[in-house]
Amino acid sequence: MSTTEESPKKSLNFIEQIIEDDLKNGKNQSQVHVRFPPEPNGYLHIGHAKSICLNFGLARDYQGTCNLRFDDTNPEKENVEYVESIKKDIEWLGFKWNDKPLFTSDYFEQLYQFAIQIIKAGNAYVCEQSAEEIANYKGTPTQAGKDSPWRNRPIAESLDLFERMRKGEFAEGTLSLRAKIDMASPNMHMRDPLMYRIKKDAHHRTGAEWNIYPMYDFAHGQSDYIEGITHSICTLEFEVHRPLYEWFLDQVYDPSRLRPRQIEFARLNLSYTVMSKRKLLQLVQEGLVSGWDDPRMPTISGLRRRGYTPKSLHTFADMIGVARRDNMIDLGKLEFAIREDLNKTALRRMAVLNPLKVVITNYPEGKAEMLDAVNNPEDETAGMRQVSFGREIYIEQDDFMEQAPKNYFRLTVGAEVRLRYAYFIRCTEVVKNSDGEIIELRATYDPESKGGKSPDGRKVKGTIHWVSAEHGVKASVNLYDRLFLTEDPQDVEEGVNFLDTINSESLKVIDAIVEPALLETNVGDHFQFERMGYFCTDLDSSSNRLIFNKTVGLKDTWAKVSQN
RNA sequence: UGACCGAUGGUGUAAUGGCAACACUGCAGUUUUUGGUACUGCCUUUCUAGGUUCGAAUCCUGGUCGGUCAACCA
Repeated sequence: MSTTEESPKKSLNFIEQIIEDDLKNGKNQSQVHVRFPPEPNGYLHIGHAKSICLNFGLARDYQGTCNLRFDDTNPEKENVEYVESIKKDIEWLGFKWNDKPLFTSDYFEQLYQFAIQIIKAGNAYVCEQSAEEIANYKGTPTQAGKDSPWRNRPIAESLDLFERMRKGEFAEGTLSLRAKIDMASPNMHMRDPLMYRIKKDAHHRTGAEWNIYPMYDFAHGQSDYIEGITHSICTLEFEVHRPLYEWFLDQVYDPSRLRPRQIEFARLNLSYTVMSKRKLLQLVQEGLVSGWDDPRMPTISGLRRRGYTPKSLHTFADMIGVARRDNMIDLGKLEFAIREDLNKTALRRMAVLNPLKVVITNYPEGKAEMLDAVNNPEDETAGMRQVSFGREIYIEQDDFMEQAPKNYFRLTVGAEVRLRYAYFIRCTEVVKNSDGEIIELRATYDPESKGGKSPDGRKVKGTIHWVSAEHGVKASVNLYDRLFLTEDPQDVEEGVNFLDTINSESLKVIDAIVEPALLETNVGDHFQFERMGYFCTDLDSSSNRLIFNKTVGLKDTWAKVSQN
């Protein structure tokens, strides 16, 4: 027998390598249990999509499970609208979380008991310093901090105060529970970090039940532990938190249980946009965009409304990979991913975005006919449709030039061009208004060229799209461009706000004329408007008023050539 | 000037001590009733200086550059 053919071993990213090592070594009973832990204080963006594809993908590939856990420890900023949008976006991406959605707030009592256990062990204390005092005592990255005067108070006293904090006996900002670690640690996060603070805001799930809320570092790791998470994957900025993650775990760890491990990867940066929730919130609140789902937003809901598909986002996530190096992904990669998907699936339609009327003078007045058109040349099963043709049609303004260079294949005076799926026409006359602007074209057609072929076999290089003036339907089309002018809006000079680099022309609303077949469309449908780009039916579209959003243009070689 | 992390074409990501490769972009061409798609070819790569080794992108040391960390946010 021949040797077994070597299966081309797929290269693993560094997280998959860690997992496969753990599996091989039988660590954590060879289980893979991950989680996606959003804070419900904003809408998910494409950076989250990367993380979602990573975590849920790992669970799928290693027969594990992935929890959805809302990290809801800050009632001031969190709400149910965000919870619902997050669930919707994850489902839309095609992933299923393990069991039901989980919440850190479900563990508040357990977390409180852990805290008591740590106080009793002498490793946490109630501190009476103000926020300002704590900051002053904390030192700087290059300077050690100083111990809080409350650091060595009796355990019983801390226990009593902590209980009374919970009961609501103290005002916000007066007391806090702190881990007793090392005020001189070179790692700022180890300088007696806060575990609990007093907060009287109503929580979106627990209401007024709690007057104290756990801080991220304490809550997150312990929640991982409670849920039996094995690999706790987060972004690079949490790297310096890892020693603290381990320290808290050590306080409560029972060796008979699974022990989670934090692994950090580089977050996604996309050119010409911003990815921080704070900045995205600002765009929404200041009305610079129409909302979280504005098609110019890098949010999952914005991309969905723009016309991106779940598949394209998966493709994109696969393309960009996972590593520990800071990155700036070219927006073009995202656009490639959606074109690749839509090229195979989107029905072709004809739409004229900037209409120019053409009268075909030798076509009988009052006559109309139906012509066959292919719905999708990439997919035979998509079938055919019929389009109405008549004596007066609209073509794209860019498809006519009075003084054309010789490599211009479109319509010009005296030259012949093919109307897609219709006839060859030859321009005979240009009609202008008193300002010298072209307002209409006259042309003749070749009746023998029906369908776009001529019996004499003569070659016509250019093919342009068109819509019958009599049958065409009006539609509103939103043309989108990048939201920011600079590649990295976060990286601006001092004194310049990221909002100063916003692209004032990121949205153009135009009136287009589209073929009647587009009347039968539902919200979210994807089309290729031939030669123009991919478009989708907007949320606000109706049969009375069609609205299409431009997802992305087709690759346009001519645009590049004609630049020079 | 502290600790930690990182550095491979224009952009990303592989190569796990043994021929630096894949995708995107760009350029050139073939096909084409979308100047689309598809296909072909090309351009372009290991931050730096030492060391270990028969052999280094990979291991070690120094340097350089970049990132993160001083919220009662996550």
